[in-house]
Amino acid sequence: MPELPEVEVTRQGIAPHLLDQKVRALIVRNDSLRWPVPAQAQNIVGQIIQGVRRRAKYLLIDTDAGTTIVHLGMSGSLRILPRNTPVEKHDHIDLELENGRILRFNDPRRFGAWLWCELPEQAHPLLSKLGPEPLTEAFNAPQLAAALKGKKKAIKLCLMDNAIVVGVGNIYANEALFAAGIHPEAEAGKVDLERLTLLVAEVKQILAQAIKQGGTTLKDFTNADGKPGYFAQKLHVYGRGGETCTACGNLLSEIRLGQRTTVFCGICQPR
DNA sequence: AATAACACCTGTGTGC
DNA sequence: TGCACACAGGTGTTAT
Repeated sequence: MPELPEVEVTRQGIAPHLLDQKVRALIVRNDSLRWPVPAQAQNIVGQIIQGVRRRAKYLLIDTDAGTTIVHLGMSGSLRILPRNTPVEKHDHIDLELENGRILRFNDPRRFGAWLWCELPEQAHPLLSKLGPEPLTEAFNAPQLAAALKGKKKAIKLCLMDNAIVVGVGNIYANEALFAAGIHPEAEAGKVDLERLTLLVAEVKQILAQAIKQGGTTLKDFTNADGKPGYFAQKLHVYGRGGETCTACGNLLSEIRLGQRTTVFCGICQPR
């Protein structure tokens, strides 16, 4: 389940292999993803890759003709491999480069996407309504407070809302709220600025740490073991419902919030 | 307008 | 051992 750190580590891993390379071919052997891979995706063929960027959990592969938008969904992965590497189950797409390498997209659960965009990306419907990047100055406590003003939803649901801040999935939402001492069901508009300041800092710290760990673990994407997976980050609450709180020893509570498992400490995260 | 629920999908783990 | 089934989760879409 790629969260933002995995997407960023993937970007860092593949970018050096793609930049300034000419695309020889795009082989779509299974176009069944979240949306069918559009025919226009072939427009990348013959182009030089000018950039490999990330916006939220979308990877953007830039050329002069347009941008390929890739989303890893729940189970997608990208690998740099030699062109003759045998195809395995759930290998959907190969982007063939002139240097004999391929960028191979594998996605068992098919929640991922491979799209083509010739518009300025701000105009693309998938990217136009996204909130600030969590690791930039644009994500800060006053901005967050303004975005949450009057919201009656649970703070955790807002933290996972891409219109408010991008890239915070279920795992890191649980962890950041624990670290900031905020009850996940707290009414978003009523969390005070002091707590939001802490929350912003924790989100940044947790994501940055995960990227750093992933970056060191997965630096070589041409390696057969280069597949991004879970980061060996210490999780304080996620997956630990019913176990003891690492801070106070209280038993951690587990509830469902927005169809997602939510774990918190009733003592450290008071209402 | 804001919020909640649903749908998509397959590998994995659990209980019978 | 085999089977049925719940669960995981991002996010666009539909319903309330």
